Amino acid sequence: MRIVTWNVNSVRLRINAARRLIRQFQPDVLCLQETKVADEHFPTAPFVKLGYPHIALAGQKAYHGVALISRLPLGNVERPTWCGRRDGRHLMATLPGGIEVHNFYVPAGGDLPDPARNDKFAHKLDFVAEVTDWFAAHRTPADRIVLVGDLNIAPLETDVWSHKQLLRVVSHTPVEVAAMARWRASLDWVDAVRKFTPESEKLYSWWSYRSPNWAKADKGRRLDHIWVTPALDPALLGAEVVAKLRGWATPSDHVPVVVDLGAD
DNA sequence: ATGGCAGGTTATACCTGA
Repeated sequence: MRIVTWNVNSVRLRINAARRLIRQFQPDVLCLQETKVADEHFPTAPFVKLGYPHIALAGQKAYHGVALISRLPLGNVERPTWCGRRDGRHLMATLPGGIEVHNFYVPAGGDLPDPARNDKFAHKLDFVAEVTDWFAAHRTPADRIVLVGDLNIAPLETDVWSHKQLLRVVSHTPVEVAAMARWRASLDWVDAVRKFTPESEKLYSWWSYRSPNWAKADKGRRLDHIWVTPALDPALLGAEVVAKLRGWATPSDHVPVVVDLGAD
């Protein structure tokens, strides 16, 4: 079972890259974020043609939006709302065999890392806190769950190009990292990617469009994550960030993250 | 410390991204 997560930054603009990604990586489930399209305009046909007839959407016009695109039937599809907003940030579904998949697009949080003066940052912290409490209340570490998405937080010092220079930059501030640690602790989630890439190694999944030479400058951040519950830890076969997609023509600023789960 | 780019919108300026 292979699950791929990707902040596509407009699914319509990236449809050819999505086709290429699918052909190369053959995911069973593709989880997209920032689709930026209302559900009635989502380009489902290319995915159906490639063998992915099971599609769940939580989109809206222009902003945010997540999608589950699957070879396998999706059961119990839900589109939860957080912070009272139906803004296309979360889809959940159950795969055949019982694994539950969650696809998240966490609010970016704006510029100023002060919830008292920046509503977007307050929203980000509230969103993570609500989701954390939900998992703690409604699921257990014995449940078989995969959580993926653009979580918009780089937790480790090696998840950013410069820990010191990003301490006050939204995505790597101590308050966000602490919020993410609480989320991780809610079900004792395993960071699947860091299971296979040591924490001592720099690892990024996002490079700003504003850096003209992203590969050489390499000022990235690891904002895209795949977590599994302890029940699925023994099934983890591998996980990796596919950095090469940042070098494709008209790329997203995020690259996909892949996880492989064995029979369980 | 700043600015740099990309995508979308009843656009040609402004919001969002992070």
